[in-house]
Amino acid sequence: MPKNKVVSLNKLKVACKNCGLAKLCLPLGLDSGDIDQLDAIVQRNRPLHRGGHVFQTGDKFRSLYVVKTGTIKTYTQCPNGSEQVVGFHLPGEVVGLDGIECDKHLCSAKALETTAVCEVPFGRLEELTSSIPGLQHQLFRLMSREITKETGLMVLLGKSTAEERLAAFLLSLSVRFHNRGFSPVEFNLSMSRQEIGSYLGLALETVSRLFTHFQEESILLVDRKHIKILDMDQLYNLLSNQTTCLDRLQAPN
Amino acid sequence: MPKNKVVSLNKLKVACKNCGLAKLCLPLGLDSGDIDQLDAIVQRNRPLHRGGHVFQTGDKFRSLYVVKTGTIKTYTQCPNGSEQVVGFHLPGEVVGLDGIECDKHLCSAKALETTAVCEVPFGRLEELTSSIPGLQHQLFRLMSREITKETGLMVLLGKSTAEERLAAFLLSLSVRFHNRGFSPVEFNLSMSRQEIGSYLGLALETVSRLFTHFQEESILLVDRKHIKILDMDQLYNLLSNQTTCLDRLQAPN
DNA sequence: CGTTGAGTTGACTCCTATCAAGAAATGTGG
DNA sequence: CCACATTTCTTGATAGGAGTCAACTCAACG
Repeated sequence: MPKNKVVSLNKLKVACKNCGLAKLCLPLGLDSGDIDQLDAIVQRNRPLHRGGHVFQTGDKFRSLYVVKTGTIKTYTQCPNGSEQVVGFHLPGEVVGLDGIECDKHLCSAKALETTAVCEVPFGRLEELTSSIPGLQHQLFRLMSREITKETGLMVLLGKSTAEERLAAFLLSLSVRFHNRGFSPVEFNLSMSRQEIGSYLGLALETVSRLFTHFQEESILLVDRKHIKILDMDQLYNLLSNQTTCLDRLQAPN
Repeated sequence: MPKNKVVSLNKLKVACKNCGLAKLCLPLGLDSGDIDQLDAIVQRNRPLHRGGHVFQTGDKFRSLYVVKTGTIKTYTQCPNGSEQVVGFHLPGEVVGLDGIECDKHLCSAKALETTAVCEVPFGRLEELTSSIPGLQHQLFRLMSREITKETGLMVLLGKSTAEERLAAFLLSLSVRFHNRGFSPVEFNLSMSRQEIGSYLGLALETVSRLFTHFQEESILLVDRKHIKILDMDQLYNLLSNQTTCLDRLQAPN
């Protein structure tokens, strides 16, 4: 039994490495057979280069995608041609949930850098729920989590200043990097000021000004896309009035 | 067979009346047995008065709730004591999806007027997915729809003017009332200017000014909480740059 | 009929978008 | 490898939209 458990855990690790989805099932005590089943339906496509699309608005919905390495941004095209960023997705995070409803994708997803994703055919995933107990519930949880995150962002966009928005954004990235085993205080932004602004409902100039402002206050060290958080406490304090949405934005996938 | 179908449809209508959830399953061609199963788990509580809570932040998550009549607002409490409205829920709409993730509710839900809700114990609903084919998928769709709606609101809050926000809000209400068989051009707001403002990220004074402004432009007729839309086209035109989020906010349930 | 809460309206201020110009980095082709 | 083009970022000046503060009106209710 203990030996079996070890095998199972190793398999889990492998599966987690290949596809963040399996991680969902960790708290369930999946046995190795379950992992194998999950593993069997996951498709490993070759990495996308910067700018490559995972899917585009209007594409038929077939699969969810789990980011393995790199970053995906999701966005919609506005009638006037400009694009609106609706999300940034780091390793371990899932993209494509909005496609389930109408059986087609309602936003586009493109790589911000060289990025590897796992493709999980949704139909097969739905079938697996009958043979893997608890999987269904984990999927519901995953989607509930997505709703929570979006609610948090809504609140942030509705009633926060530019400063609070950028602070929340940086803290969210920090926590998410930390959860994946990267440094929570030092990381590279894979998105432009423009994209950050679009996501946070700010002009790119405002984002730029805030970065320099945070640097002047010794909260950050900014070198173009490289960010080092010098004073995490101050960053948190900026959000003292916004803890509600902060919690929502930060909880692990 | 045709006779059976009639029975089934009647049952469906009854079920729909009792609980909007069954409506989810309409496109699936549920048979009457399925409806009975769904019906059996639904609890009908007595109506809430204005101000009564369906659930509160931190409550253990047990059930989803479907609004039968009336209006529910969901909101979170900010650290400084003020509340932030995160949603208004009309008849047929589902409340409580954000509770699945952590097994407890992350927001509070209270009645804005005398309101009847159906309680659907989530555990039992999850069990039913094994005996009602397609139910699982409908639940995924429901949650996906919720994500889509929130994304739409995010975009609206991120990059729209106060005028556009209120126009989108009114059009969203209009469509949702229409879908439930009410007039799309004349209705009563069950929420205060304050609550509308909180939801849209605006000061209550701004909301008030916009109502008078819309009235001056002969777009609306406003008498306190009673709204009559005089010029639907103009209202749409205000959102010509925001059609993306408009679509997302409007689609049925 | 006074009290209370909601809504309206005005005056003022401030935050952030916009416009504009320049600097830095990145990429390209000769 | 260098000159040029292009994109991204930074910084400044300006203007406008919406928040805030405050006073007033109106409706509801005991």
